[in-house]
Amino acid sequence: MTDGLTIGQAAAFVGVTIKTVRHYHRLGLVAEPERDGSGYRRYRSDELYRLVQVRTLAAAGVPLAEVGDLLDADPTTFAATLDDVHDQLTERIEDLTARRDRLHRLDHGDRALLPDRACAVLERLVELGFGPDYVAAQREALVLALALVPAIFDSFLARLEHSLDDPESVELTKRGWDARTWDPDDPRIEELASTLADKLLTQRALLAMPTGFEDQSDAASRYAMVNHHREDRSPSIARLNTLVEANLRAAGVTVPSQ
Amino acid sequence: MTDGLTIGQAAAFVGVTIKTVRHYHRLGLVAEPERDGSGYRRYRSDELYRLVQVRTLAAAGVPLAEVGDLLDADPTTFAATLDDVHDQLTERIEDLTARRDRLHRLDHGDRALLPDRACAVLERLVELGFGPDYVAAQREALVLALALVPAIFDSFLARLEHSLDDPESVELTKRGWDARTWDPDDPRIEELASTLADKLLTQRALLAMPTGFEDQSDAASRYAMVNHHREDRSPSIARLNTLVEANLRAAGVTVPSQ
DNA sequence: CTGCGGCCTTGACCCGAGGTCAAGGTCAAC
DNA sequence: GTTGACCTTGACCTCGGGTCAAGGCCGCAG
Repeated sequence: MTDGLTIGQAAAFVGVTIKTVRHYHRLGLVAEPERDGSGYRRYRSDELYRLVQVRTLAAAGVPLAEVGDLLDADPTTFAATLDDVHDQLTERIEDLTARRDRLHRLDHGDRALLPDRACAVLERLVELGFGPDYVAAQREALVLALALVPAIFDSFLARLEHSLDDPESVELTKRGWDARTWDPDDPRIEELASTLADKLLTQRALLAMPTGFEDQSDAASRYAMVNHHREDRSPSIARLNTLVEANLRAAGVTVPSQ
Repeated sequence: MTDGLTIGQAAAFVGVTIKTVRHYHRLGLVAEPERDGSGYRRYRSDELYRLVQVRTLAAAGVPLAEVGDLLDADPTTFAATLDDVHDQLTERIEDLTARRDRLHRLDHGDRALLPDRACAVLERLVELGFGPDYVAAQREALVLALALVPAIFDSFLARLEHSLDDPESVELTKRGWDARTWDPDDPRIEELASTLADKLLTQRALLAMPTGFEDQSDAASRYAMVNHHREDRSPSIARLNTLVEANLRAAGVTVPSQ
């Protein structure tokens, strides 16, 4: 015949922490019990019962904000609310599962941020004798393209694959990469730009924008951002790109700028 | 040849909000870009690239606190960390799924906080003519028992089921419930207590504590808390219980007290 | 009678990943 | 010159509690 349990005992009995019990009091989910002469809370079975109800619902994933209404609701509302919570939990589970799957796909070394097909292209670059710096630059460009212009990522990749099948293109690309160390005023840059533009014009079909992409309002800026990535690290490359674009425009090709 | 994107453009390009970009800056995940004359941040492709990296990992469920180290780590560490994150995500998914399943079991009207077998017993009470108040009191007692003394919940339930099979027990129980409206000094209470105790003693086997339960240090208090639930609402019932317990003790049965 | 350890009280701040609000500066267009 | 869209910083909010701090209450030991 005691006058009730202390908060520590009550918490232990229903399997929560003291802090949690006080939290429920503050949220109004469990009424404050009587206090004894020292100001200690003293719990009777009524409060214990309520505590068990709250803990059971909370453990089942019902947000505390809804537990109070739920326990005071009629059975129909009760069931409907539980259905809601059930659906929300399902949604969160599916979201987390999707994240985990994405993570799983990222989980194998180099294919960190890119799909398999893009990784294969990067490996071909290594086999073809491109240096690690060039491969790294291409990787960055591909990551950027995938994120900024996913709609044309595949055609971007196709153009790259196609040019790697052509030894002449490979040679020109290597020479273009070498240009990064040249002086920006080196006359070889203009010559190289002209050759590169001619080469590109032989594959005119590949230069066309995929349908459905042009009408995206900022498509051009996004595309330009990918094309000019890392350009600021080498003024010679920047000049080379500018000249190639000018040549292409002169030949009637639409090249996004700005 | 612009001097970079504003924060709103950069955020839109990589598919996050402005707030998120600034959040990444504050966490040191993406370096602050140069500012223009007005103090606006101006993003170049370098920062965009980094932003894409961070967003990709974050979207895959990597905690932001680990993203920074991850992007600066060697491939081995990279893979190991991703594995860790993968496992943590799996754990959270399993936890949420367990909650959802618990919720699903709670989701059917009356079987809110109790297993099916207990709900069946409550329905039998209704069929046997017990009033809603009595049924509600029994439900509370069962919920409390399930939470406080799960180890003996089954035997608790078995005792209840067994007594419902015996019409004489049912009659006595109804009479005990009627006692709640009597005066606490009514002499019929003593008489009823004696009859009830006799009845209980004919089922002595059911009174024994299940093995493995006695040695739990606070088992007795927990058990008493269930037994005396709601007693404070009727002094007559309290007196009846006390007398029954005294009778049982006199007959050599160990009854938890305090 | 005093100290010690263990329980209780309140209050304030912390986590993650940003969202929201407020007050003010900047820019381009009308 | 004014409007509306954008930018800046800063402070406070989420959810379910955990952790820390300063102090009161209790029983037991010397």
